[in-house]
Amino acid sequence: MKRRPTIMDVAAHAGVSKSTVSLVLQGSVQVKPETRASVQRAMAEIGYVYNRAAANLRSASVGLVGLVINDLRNPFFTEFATSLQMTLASHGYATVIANSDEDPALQAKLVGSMIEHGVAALVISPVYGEAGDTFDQLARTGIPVCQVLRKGDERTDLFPFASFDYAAGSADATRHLLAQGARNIAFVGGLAGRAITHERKIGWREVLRAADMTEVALHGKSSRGFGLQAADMLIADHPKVDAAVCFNDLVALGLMAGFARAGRSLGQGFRVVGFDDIEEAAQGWPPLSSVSCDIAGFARDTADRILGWMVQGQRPIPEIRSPVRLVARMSSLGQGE
Amino acid sequence: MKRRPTIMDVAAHAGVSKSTVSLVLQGSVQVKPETRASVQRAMAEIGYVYNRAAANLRSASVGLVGLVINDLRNPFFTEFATSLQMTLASHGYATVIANSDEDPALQAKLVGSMIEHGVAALVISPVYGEAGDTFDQLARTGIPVCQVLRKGDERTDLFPFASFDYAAGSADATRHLLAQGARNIAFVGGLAGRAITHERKIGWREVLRAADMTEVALHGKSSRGFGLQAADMLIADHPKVDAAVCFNDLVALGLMAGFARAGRSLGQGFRVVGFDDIEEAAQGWPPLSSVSCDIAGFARDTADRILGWMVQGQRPIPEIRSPVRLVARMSSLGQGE
DNA sequence: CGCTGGAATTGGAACGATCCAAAAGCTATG
DNA sequence: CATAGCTTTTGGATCGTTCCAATTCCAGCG
Repeated sequence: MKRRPTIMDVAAHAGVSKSTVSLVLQGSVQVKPETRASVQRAMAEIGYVYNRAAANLRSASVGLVGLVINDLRNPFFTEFATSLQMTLASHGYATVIANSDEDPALQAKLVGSMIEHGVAALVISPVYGEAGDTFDQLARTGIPVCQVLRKGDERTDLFPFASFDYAAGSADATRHLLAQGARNIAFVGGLAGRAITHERKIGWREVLRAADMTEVALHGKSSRGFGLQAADMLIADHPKVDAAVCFNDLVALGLMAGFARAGRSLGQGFRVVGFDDIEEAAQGWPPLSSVSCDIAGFARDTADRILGWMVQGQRPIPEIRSPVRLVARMSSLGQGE
Repeated sequence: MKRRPTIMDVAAHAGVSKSTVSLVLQGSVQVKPETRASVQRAMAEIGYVYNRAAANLRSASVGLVGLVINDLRNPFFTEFATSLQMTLASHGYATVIANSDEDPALQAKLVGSMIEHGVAALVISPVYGEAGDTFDQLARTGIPVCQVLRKGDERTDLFPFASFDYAAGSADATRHLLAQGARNIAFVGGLAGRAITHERKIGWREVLRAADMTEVALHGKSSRGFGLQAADMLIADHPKVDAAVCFNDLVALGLMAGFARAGRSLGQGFRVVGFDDIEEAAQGWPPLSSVSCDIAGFARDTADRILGWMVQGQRPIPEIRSPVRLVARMSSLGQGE
């Protein structure tokens, strides 16, 4: 296996010095056009490829951005990761994506590995619980770090946080269900005690309290599987519940599947609103109402914030909330009338 | 912003030479334990972080593996990417993931960027159509490249190809539907003329021909949306069709949603089998029969193959097919009897 | 023809690690 | 106590770029 050609080989082939080749690579205006052409011909002839690692040895930073996600199988995060990666790519940055799988130890290892690889910045959706000294380590390196969607460290001045305005979203969803005639609205999904669960629940609770209604909340994993179980629990233990605001679409879809399984499908007056508006929400049947989060736009904004920080040194504001929008579909509207 | 400490700073702090520090970093057995300890203390004190880029300047290769996927939003690919990334991470490699979004030009750019970043190997699920000189460029660099799930270049001796035994899977699915009493089995989904569509269809066709049955095939995008449309088309134009083998689960789910929308839900004798066995297949309602592809296992195998090639220089065999397994669920079994 | 000044090119010193041969420190031995 | 034979440690060269100061080139001018 032959060694890959270097700038020196190109220089020899073109009969110039390595410095001239370097200038050509950087598109400097002060090389004579003929020289540039001959260098470029030489590069093509010997199949030269730029060695970014060597180049960046001087300037640190390797044009890499790290992305650590707690659950990459969740379509919500996938969509985010994809959009972020594509936006960064269009600015010439490659993205190192890693899945921490909700494991703090693994997260620490991944972050360490990324720092070693010299990522220029890091975007992280942290795991819950004790992150150990992961964030301290990040603080020491001084590279730009943005927290998204979850807050793993309270020092948002160091690690600016961006997420959605979940409370407003769940309030909207609850008001919408009320307006549709629901009288007993449960909250389903989300692990108890977690920040996001709290946020997505608080809007629902406020509206219910204002309307002086009883609160039924079922907490659990944010998965389709829990939604299925929750349906049975509601049917058995809370027969008066006639609507649900779900922690996310997966739970909502599971809940609907559960009602279908129990033979209580459409047209029986049960209304569901999900959260996240994943693609499937619109395309399943019945279409699921959902609080839409424009993840792609959020990802683009995140990319811009991190780029601004990396390139121009503008530190983003510590905490930002993107607006959400309720999309009403059949699962919450007057059904099969 | 202060400079990040180097091996020299550690050496000065610990009162040894840079070479000793380097030995400690590599866990050499031939440094005295006390020396090792004092070096490690020094590293901790001044907050040293290893600079992999510099280290690998000599040995090329940066402990990065590139992964280029044509559609990262598709859960099938997400699952693959996630498992691959995690397996590689456990071997100390970071994964650069990029989404080509079915765009050959973008794919070429991404591959170029990865080569520049010095990836040690590349795993690619290529876009369809003209890849331009992307593969030639890869061949020149000589880095290990595996094609997975799709074949973008015929030179499998250079770019070994791994996928699933789709033909066997669709034959199994079709036989299963026959055994369940179906008499008119359509094939739904998959863009016409594509290799994968062909593979997933060929088993179905063979079984039908052996049973001397008419072939109805509807081709289109492999999405939920097309499944919805296909349901209407079947109901309108092919009322005798009583079962379908679908190109993938998304189409199958769309198809089921479409039948539900048209009021022909369960218990009306229509049977569906999907392909891929994504998580949702088991957890939706009704549970979807599907040809299961053990993506996680496939991803681990791929990781092992690429690691073997990178580390020990063992080039994998040119073409390999992983077995698939039919998982029969309610969507194809005797329903609501 | 010698000089000047801007444009184009070049050589050498970084960058932060690894690797290697050589040096220095240690016994243990004659 | 010199020396052989270990174990540890060390200095320099090296990887492929960029950056900077210095040099060369060349046209124009007195």
